[in-house]
Amino acid sequence: MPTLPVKHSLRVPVEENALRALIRAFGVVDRVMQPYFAGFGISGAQWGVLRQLHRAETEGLSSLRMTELSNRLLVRLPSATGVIDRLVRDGLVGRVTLPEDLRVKLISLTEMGRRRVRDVMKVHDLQIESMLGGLSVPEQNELQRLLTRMRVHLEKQLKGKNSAHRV
Amino acid sequence: MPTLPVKHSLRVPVEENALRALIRAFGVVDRVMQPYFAGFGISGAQWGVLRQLHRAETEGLSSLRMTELSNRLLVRLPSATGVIDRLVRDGLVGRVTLPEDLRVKLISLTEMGRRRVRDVMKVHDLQIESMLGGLSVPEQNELQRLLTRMRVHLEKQLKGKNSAHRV
DNA sequence: GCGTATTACTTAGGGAGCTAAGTAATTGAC
DNA sequence: GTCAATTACTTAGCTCCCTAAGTAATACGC
Repeated sequence: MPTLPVKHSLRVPVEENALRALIRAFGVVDRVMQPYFAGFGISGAQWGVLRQLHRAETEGLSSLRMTELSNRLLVRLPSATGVIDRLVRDGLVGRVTLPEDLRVKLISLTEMGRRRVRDVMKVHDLQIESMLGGLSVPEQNELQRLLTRMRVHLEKQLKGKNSAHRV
Repeated sequence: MPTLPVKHSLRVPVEENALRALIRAFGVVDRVMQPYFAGFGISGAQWGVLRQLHRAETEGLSSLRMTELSNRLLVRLPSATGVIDRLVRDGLVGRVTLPEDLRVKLISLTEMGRRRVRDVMKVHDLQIESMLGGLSVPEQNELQRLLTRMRVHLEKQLKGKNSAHRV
């Protein structure tokens, strides 16, 4: 049990809270994921793109436009442009202009990209299981529930701010 | 709103796990913290430095060396160098060479830096409370417990890998 | 004491995120 | 039909993270 900030005489530093725990946990997750993906010759962000494109294919879409991609990845358009640039350079995705609307770029997996997705997927579930291995399944579910609740709460705060700006 | 793919009947994607919940929650935390700190003219990473230096002062240390700082911040030395460069440029911290060992740089708060810390601290607890407001206090404690347990588990994995490399 | 190792830090270079400011292409108002 | 607004995306420029390769300064072995 996490002997909580029993604040007797000396005050415990304020920073010992769930927020800092979240930030620190993410840091370690990141440090584990990075070398894992590097083993496949990609980055975490690149995997995000490959996964979304693969998912789109299972939905019957052979490509996604930049805006759709950046929405699914939860990053801004310029960030998506950068990741796609590098994936195109590495030959894992293709980028072509939509003939009916020359402003639109369609991003799709190359055969090499599809192979890369398959390689990762072969071991991906195991990797995730191993990373979550410190928690029992009920604990994992509880963690997910709490994190989701927290995220929803924060998204509300974010929305409030944004709409205020846009008035 | 980007009306997300409501998938009922169809199988839940493997990616719906605690790990993804953690990554997404962090993303939103980051998006809330960044504008918050920007309101004080600093970044999250810069706040990390200022906080550590302030904390050192309360421990009786008027300065920290780069290695100590990068350890406390949980980032590598070159990352610390970059953050400190910008803090020095902005006049919030000072960087001087230790006369007894010319390899060592000592980082300390300037008066302006100390003022900035005070400004943030005035509202910081409230900000954190508000961000955690979606969860009850017992939930916050449970979240912190689960995250810490997960982090410790992952740190063990990380250690294993590293020592293997160094053999 | 001299040369090698180690230590402390910085520089170089790359990926990823952001905002703000372009650039085309398309839509739409009149 | 023409010109302004909007849309889709890219570029520029910033922070922050990383690893690998410097550069000094100090420590150590003999």
